[in-house]
Amino acid sequence: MTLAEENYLKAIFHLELETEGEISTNAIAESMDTKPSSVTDMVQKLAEKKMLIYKRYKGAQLTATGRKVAANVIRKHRLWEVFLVEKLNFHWDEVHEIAEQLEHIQSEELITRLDIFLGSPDFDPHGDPIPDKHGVLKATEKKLLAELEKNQQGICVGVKESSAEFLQYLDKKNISIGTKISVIGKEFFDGSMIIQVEEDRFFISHKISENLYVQTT
Amino acid sequence: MTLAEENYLKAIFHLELETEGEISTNAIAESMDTKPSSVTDMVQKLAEKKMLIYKRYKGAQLTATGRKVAANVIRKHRLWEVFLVEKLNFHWDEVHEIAEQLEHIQSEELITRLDIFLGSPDFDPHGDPIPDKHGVLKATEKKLLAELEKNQQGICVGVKESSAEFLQYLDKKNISIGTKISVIGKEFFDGSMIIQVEEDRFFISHKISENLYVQTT
DNA sequence: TTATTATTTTAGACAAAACTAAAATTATAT
DNA sequence: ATATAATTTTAGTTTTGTCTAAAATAATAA
Repeated sequence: MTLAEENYLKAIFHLELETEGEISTNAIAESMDTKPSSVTDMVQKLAEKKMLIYKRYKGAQLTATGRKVAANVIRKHRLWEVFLVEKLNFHWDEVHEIAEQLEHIQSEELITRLDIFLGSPDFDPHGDPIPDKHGVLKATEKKLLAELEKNQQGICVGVKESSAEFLQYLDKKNISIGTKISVIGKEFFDGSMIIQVEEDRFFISHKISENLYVQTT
Repeated sequence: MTLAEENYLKAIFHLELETEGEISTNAIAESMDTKPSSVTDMVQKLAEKKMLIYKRYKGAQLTATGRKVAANVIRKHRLWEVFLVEKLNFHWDEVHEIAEQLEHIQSEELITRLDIFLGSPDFDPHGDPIPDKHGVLKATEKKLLAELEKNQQGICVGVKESSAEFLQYLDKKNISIGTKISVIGKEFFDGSMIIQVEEDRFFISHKISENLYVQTT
C-alpha cells in the first residue's frame, strides 16, 4: 500500500460511516480535496487490488480487506495522537497534521509496542475511538449525550424533547444534526458538562444533555 | 525538501565525513544503491536549490545550507532511534529501518519536544552522536579507545604501540584501520571494556584500549 | 601520445499520482 | 419523454524520481 492508496482507503472508510451503500466519486473527491478524475483513476487501481468493489458510474464500497487496511491506518493515526498529547505535551488541536504523516510509517511491531507504551488507550485525544489490532471499531450506538463520559464524543443525530425553546437553545449554541460534540468535562454530582462544539467550549446542564441524542462510533 | 532529496543530502553528508573534496557521482550511486545517471539528475536538481555545489564530471560538495539540512535529518533519525530503544524497548539492531522512515516526518516542533522528552541525548543507541538543533556535529576527534565511555563508538585509525604481538592480537579480533568499535560496557576500577566489533562482542583489558586510536565523529 | 578503460552525462522511457478538457452516462425538470 | 444539468469517465499532460542505452569526458596504460 502506498501513501496515496492508504489515504484513499481511509477517506472512503470515514465516508462509509456516514453513508449507506456505495460512495460516489464526487464525495470522495470532495473529502480529499482532489478532482473526480483522479478519484476514478485511484478507485480503479484499488479495485484491482481487491481493496474495494467498484462499479462504473455507481461508486465504491470497501471489501473486508480494504476496511481492515483503512482501520489500521486510523488506528495508527489515533495512537500517534495519544502519544503526541500524552507524552510530548502537544495540545489536542495541534496534532492532526503530524499524525497524518506518522500514520503511514510501516511497521507492525512499532504499533504493537507503541500501543503497549501508551497503555492500550481506547480513545484518542479528540474522543474518537481507536480501532483494535484486528481493525474492529466499537459498533456505532445512538445514546443520550448525558451517557457520554469525559473525552468521549458523538455526532448529534436528534433530540428527545423538541420544544421550540429547546431547539432555539441548540440553534444559539450552533448545535444541529451532524454537529460533533466532545465532552471536555463532566461533573459527577449534577451531571452537568463542559462540551466542545466546533471551536467553542461551554457549560451545559443535565437537562440539556439528557434530551440530545448522539451517535458514537 | 522531498523524501528523495533528503536521502541524497544525507548520503552525501556521510560520504563527506570519509572523503576529502568533491564526492563522485559513482560513490553516491553506490552508497544509495542506485544508478549513476539517477544521481546526476538529482545532484543537478539539488545544485539548483543551492543545497550543494556541482561541477560536471567533478562531483558534488554540500553548501552550508545543504549540510544543515542533512544534519537535521540525521538528528531526527538518531533521536527516533533513542525513542525506539529507550521507550519502546526495541533492540538497538532492529531500529534502523523504522528510523529511516521516521526521519522524514516534517515538524520542527515535534523534534524539539521529542528531544526534551528523551532528555536531550548526545548519542544514539549505536553510539553515534546526535547533531544539535543547529546541525552541528561535535568535531571529529582522534582519541584512545580507553577514553571512550559506555555507548560511545569510534573508528579505528591507528595504534600507539605497534609490536607484532599487538597487531596479531588485533588481527585475530578482526580489528583493522576503519573498523568500527562500540563500547558496550566499561569497568570503572580497572578500565577494562566489553566492545563490539561487527557482530562480535568481547572483553578487552585496559592495556589494549590505551594503545588503540579511534576517531570519534 | 595514443589507445583503452572507467566514469559521467545525456537522451529517451516509464510508473505513480495528479491535473485539464472533452466525452459519456445518469439524474432531474419541465 | 425529452432537454438540461449534474456526475463520472476517458484521453491526454505534467511532475517526480527512476531506469537503460548511448555519447561524452577523464583517467590509465602501453
